[in-house]
Amino acid sequence: MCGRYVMSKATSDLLSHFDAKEVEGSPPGPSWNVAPTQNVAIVAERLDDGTFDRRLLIAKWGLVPSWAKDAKIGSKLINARSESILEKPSFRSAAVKRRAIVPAEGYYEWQKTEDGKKIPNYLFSEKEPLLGFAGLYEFWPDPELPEDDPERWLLTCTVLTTTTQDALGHVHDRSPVIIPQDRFAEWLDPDLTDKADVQHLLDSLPEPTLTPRIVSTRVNSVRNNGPELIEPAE
DNA sequence: CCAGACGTTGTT
DNA sequence: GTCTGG
DNA sequence: CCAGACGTTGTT
DNA sequence: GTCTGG
Repeated sequence: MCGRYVMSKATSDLLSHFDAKEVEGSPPGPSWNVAPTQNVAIVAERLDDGTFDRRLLIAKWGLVPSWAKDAKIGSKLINARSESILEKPSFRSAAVKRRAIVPAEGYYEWQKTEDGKKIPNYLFSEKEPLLGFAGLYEFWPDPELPEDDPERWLLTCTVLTTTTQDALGHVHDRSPVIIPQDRFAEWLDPDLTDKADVQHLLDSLPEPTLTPRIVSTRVNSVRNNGPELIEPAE
């Protein structure tokens, strides 16, 4: 799955790599330990003056459906199964109207051993310095706040998952969906609103080639951060 | 009709 | 055991 | 995802 | 919001 990742690049690097025009909001600082409920940068096509602009948005990780009574549900919706997003009430509207790319350099996965221990692995691409996770985003109106309060709308997001390819199956059986750079436009295309087309696009994505590296258990605590977290364990 | 759910992961 | 916080 | 809390009353 | 269960 994907419950912790690395995103240490500068905003300018993200803008150029994802071909985005502008930033909306305040990007979080560099982190080698991005955790659910934190603010993260995402890339999406947003309507502005009748035309679409590709922008960097800042969203809280953990999707809150627009109809939710309580934002707490977001902490359970940090991932969405790509096989079923077109059917699930929590994700289907975002799946056809609010797809996004979540920039990441790599992610962590905890491998369970026979004796019940959890070994953190860092998974990354040796060829690509930046990955794009397939994501969805949603706006939630906080009913506690007045209609004209600019704080009223909470922007949240989730990362799609799929079955893991055999080569990495020993680490974990689910992993994030990764969009290759040459298919960013297709995934973000606002005109792609047909359920079947979205599902077919997901089904057509290639398996990424990632390298697993066992790292220190320091990554377990979200209070720890820094480039040392992705170094090979002793 | 209204009430209640709406999710993923891993583990049992 | 289960929920919340990060 | 993992870590850490998990409670009330009254007083400072 | 929208679907399922009763």
